[in-house]
Amino acid sequence: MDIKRPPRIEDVARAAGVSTATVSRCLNSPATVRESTRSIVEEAISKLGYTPHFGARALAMNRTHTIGAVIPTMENAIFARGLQAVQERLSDSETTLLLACSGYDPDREARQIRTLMQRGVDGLILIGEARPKETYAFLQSREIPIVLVWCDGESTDHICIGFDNRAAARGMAQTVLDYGHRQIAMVAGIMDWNDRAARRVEGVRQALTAAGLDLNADNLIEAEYSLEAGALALRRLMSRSPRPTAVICGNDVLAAGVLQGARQMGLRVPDDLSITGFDDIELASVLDPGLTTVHVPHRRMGWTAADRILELQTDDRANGNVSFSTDLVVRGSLARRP
Amino acid sequence: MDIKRPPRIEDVARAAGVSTATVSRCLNSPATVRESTRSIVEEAISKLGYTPHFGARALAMNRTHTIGAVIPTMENAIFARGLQAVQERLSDSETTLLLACSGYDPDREARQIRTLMQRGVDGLILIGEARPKETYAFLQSREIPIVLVWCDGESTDHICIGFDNRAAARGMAQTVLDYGHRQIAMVAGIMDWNDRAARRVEGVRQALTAAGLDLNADNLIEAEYSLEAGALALRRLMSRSPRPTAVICGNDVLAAGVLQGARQMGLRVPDDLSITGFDDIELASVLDPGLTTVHVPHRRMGWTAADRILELQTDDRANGNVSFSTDLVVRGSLARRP
DNA sequence: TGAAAAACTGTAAGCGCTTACATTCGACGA
DNA sequence: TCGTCGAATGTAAGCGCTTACAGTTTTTCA
Repeated sequence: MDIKRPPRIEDVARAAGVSTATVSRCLNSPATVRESTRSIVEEAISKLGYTPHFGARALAMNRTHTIGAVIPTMENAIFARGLQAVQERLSDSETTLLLACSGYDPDREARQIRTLMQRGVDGLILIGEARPKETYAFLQSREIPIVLVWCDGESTDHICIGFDNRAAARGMAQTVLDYGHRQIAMVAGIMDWNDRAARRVEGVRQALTAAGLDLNADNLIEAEYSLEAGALALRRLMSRSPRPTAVICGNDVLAAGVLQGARQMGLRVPDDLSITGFDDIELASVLDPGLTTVHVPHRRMGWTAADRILELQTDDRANGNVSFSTDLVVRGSLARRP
Repeated sequence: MDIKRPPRIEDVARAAGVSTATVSRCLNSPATVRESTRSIVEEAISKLGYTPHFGARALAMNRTHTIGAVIPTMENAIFARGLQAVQERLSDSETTLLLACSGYDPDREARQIRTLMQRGVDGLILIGEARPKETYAFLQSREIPIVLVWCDGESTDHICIGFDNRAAARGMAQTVLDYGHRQIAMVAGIMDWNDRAARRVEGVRQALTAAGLDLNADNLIEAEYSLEAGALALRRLMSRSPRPTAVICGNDVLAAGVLQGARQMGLRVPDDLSITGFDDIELASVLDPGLTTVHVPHRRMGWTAADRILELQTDDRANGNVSFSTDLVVRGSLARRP
């Protein structure tokens, strides 16, 4: 009874008594077909439940209506909100997001990019600007639009939609200084191939240096972005002397880990120890005390990146970078030096 | 200089001095081509940086090496870990995950399913079993493998990889009762088209009923899965009398919201109020007090679902359901009745 | 009213790859 | 040396869609 094979454009054409070209036109440039014809075709389409074959379309048009994104990870919520925003924008334009994760590994990122390219994505959204030059060379060799997010284009000519990580971190460090802290430590993300992490460290260092303080192996620990790593880092910092009175963290996940570690060590936050984060993910507001952190405009970054990549689809004049401003969100985890 | 057009199979064939068929065979069934020929072809492939055109391949093979998944949301971490697990498994088999979000809306889910189908996914992973019968009819009409996760197949013939939400919730409620609570309220997720939320409520109700208690409009509030909604729900519950001494939540996000709300209201947890969650996302362990919750085997569900859908690719004997067991994780948010 | 212009619609040639079928090659036994 | 047979390879027909170009209808305007 049921014809298992899905209907093809030819079936629609037959049912509507027109040619396949006309059906195709109804789908792709409805304006060019007469109203009366179009409605007949549309009826046939919906009666048959026709839906164009993606591969065939991609083959004929050399366009997939898919854009790809490679993010470091989905495990923590850092990129989730931004991606959701990207998706919202894309789906308004009948475009799908193909997502891949690199696990913060540049080789893995390169492979994922290759996979996405192979699938013929029409554009690519990548996080940050630090990656091996081979990867950049590969990107150059295919001519598809690329947008980098979470960065401001300091070290690349690609279009960037993000913010100034260094300045934001500097601002945070300055605030910590303003609260009277002098024994300040930092738990940073792994800086290798992670420009965001590196710039945040630089920003903190600038502020400390300007205040006559140092940021070096004694008070800086790199840790992967996880709760455990954060907790562990704090334990190591606290075993040194002088003990820090404030810990600036490379992101909120680390800060949450440090907070957890502080609790385990019986330290009161912020009385004994102030903690700050970065990114302002939801987690930051639900912790007790709330995390003082840098608010990043996730959604606006996502929207803008999506818009930009769609624009570049048709209009390849390089539209400029966007650098959003960030806000400091002061919550309970930061207090004056004890 | 650079030939911009990516190399096609014909270029490889020419470079290797063989026919396109042979190149294709090297890629798809290397065993059927002589070792010496194959190595020549492979060399040509890597020299040219050839990579097969996805659309063309999909068209010719009617297979995309893509599996789709529709999840409710990426915003909270509930599905992230499971998805990551799915991806890990799939990428071992050169298969890509195409992800879409429904926002807990059955219509939107139907649309997303349609989009994924249209893109020719070779299989589909969906969350839960409650969806309009039109959606199920559509799924049936295309013959691609489907796997439902987070449920146990109570109300569907599709393959399910999950756990018994009702039993788990009942166990949690029983534990709360065992802690001596009698004034128990529940903040559930929206049950409409969400079998997980509904079953969890049923489970709690069963336990309460067995203990001679009721779960009804007085002590049950449905709320969307967000911190704010959780906090708000608590405020409403606390304005009633008798006030609950324990609040069982439909998931960890709601529980976190309730916890936040409790703090805002100056309630001490667990001294004045016990709170429990469900899912055991990372958030649960980082809160203070830690959230007593039901641990769900995210990763194992993900792996198993991916394996199953890959199996179904080649072997359509319906391999049975899998129902994992869940564990109760008791943390500080649950205490004896005050 | 008729010719030219404009607006539609149809024809058919690909898009790059897979694969059934045909052909060629090479080893082996007679 | 020749014929046979299996293995390796080539030929060419699609897969379902888009779109340049040609052909047809409708509209416009003198």
